[in-house]
Amino acid sequence: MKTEPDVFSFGDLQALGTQGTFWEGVRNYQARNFMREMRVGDQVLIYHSSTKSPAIVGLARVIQESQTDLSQFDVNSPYFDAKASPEKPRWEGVMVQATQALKSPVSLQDLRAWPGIEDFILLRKGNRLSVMPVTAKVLEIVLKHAMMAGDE
DNA sequence: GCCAACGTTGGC
DNA sequence: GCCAACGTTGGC
Repeated sequence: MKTEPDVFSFGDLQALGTQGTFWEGVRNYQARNFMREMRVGDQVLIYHSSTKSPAIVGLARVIQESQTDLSQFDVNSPYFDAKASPEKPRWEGVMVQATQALKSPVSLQDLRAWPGIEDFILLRKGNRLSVMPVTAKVLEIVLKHAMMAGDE
């Protein structure tokens, strides 16, 4: 899951502790559909985008499955969607909780340099998905390079 | 700040 | 249903 650290960082998520947070504001159907497939307990990689060194910075966990994103109905929210209504909601989100920060963030540059993860959606040119699936293989490589493969 | 790539919108 | 125009994302 991507987030802009200026808006909401992994540190912000950590600060919320075990209560976690509702992952609001996803406004892309493909990303929404990926969230629908998430299950409680699923591991999540948190990626900082639109920053000086884009990188996977921490791990999180799904604590509640997909439900309606109420911010779509809130005219005061930056995520307000005039075409959505409580009768016909468009957007959803999951609840996530931080588990731990990576000892060393895995930068986009690092990711591009490693063999075996060329098919990672994150690395695709022009990729704009804010939520995407990660294969077990990619997860393993990322954790290994973050030097915490034994922590889970 | 630039710009390539993408998703969405809306006219036809 | 097509597709040009537009707005947004996000790396650089």
